[in-house]
Amino acid sequence: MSKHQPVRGTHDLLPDDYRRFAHVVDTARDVARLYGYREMATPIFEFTELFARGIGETTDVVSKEMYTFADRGGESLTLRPEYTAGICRAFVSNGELTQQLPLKLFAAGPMFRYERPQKGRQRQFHQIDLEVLGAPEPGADIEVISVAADILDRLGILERCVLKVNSLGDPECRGVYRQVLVDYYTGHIDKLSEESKNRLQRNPLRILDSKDEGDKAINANAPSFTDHLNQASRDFFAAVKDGLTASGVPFEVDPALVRGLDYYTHTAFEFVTTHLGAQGTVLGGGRYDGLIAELGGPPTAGIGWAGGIERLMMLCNEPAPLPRPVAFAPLGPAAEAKALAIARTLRRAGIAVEQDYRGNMKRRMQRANKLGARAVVIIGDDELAKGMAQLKDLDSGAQREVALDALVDALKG
RNA sequence: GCGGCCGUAGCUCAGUUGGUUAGAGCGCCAGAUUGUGAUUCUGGAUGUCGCCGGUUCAAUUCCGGUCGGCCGCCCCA
Repeated sequence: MSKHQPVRGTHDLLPDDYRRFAHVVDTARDVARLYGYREMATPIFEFTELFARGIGETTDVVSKEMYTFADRGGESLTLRPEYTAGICRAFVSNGELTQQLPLKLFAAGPMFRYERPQKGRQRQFHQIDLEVLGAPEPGADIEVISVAADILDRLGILERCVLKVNSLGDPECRGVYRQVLVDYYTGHIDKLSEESKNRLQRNPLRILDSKDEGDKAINANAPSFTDHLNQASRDFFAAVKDGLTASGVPFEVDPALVRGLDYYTHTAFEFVTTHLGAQGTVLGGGRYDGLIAELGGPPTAGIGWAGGIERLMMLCNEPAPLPRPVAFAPLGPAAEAKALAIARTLRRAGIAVEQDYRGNMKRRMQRANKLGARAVVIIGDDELAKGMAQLKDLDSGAQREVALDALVDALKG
């Protein structure tokens, strides 16, 4: 048993699971297309350097969660832990893309993070991803969030989610605020939780979100980012909020919303749910105006998000059932041969046909029933001689004789 | 990375206060007259009781380790 176990934190997607998986991706792709986003893909692994520089050396993702290995040539490579860095790298690598601004992209695929698995948290997981490059305007933020809301709506889970938004300001006021926070918490360092003492070095904004009761008390009087946003950041955030309201996308401002990737600026947002335990974030993202320049590309604004497909699947309603097939029950070699030809004709007419490979009448009927077939086409020597088939409706049990060349019409209606 | 819970047939689970052949429901397989499913009836098979080791006359049951899942923290999708 144990040697047949999949690697920790990985899962097989069996056909029934995969249908729901594909439903999420298909729905997202359809909605993205409605907004003019084009799908693309980047490699699953990149040079380690890309993620280290892009996401930030001190982030948890980079410092302890990456699948990094040396290839046979000695290059340090990393299985992508998120999509944005790879897409930005592709933007820098492919000059033609810089002439298509604003560039609107959709992508989906597997991501890898070495974490302790839980429900909704795997080591290989999958994301849908949306990015707009080259649009510094708040309109892009509004649009990107609106696409997300529409996808969640189409999946039937929007009402089980809350959209939280926040502004992380621009680098200028964020640096100022960060220092103000560090000063404040340093003054209370003896009462801070161990966890938060660590955060003070790496990401002090994160302390605002602490679940520790002692930290919460200190947070009550902590200086707020809202008071430290500069005018440009304030205006930008206001425009985003107004746009969301105008679009009819409900949201809550959450001043404690901080994202764990260093590249975010201005808008940060998450769709969260209370239905998935500790893994409440279903889709999240933000603006990253400095990332592409940081990677050595032309200074280009960016905004986007990623959604966890497995998490979305868990919230989703069952996708629409597949169209029910027609099954064949040919009896004898002559009928089997004839059935092959008829089945192809039916399929060319768009009718799904299931063909079993063996068995008598009883077995064929049982298989048909198990496959969820709506009807069975029965052809034996008698029928063959007359150029007819017995057509049995499996729901009503009714059976009638139909000419072989009339089957398409009989099954289409 | 930290703390905790759990691991018995394909699935959901019961059970053994350590002791001959480990159970149920669902599902699966086979029959109920030769070319008719689903429904009903009858019968059948489920299994290294996660894996390795220890204690014991004896372990699926106790202990340790390990692998995996789950819950909370952390982090995030």
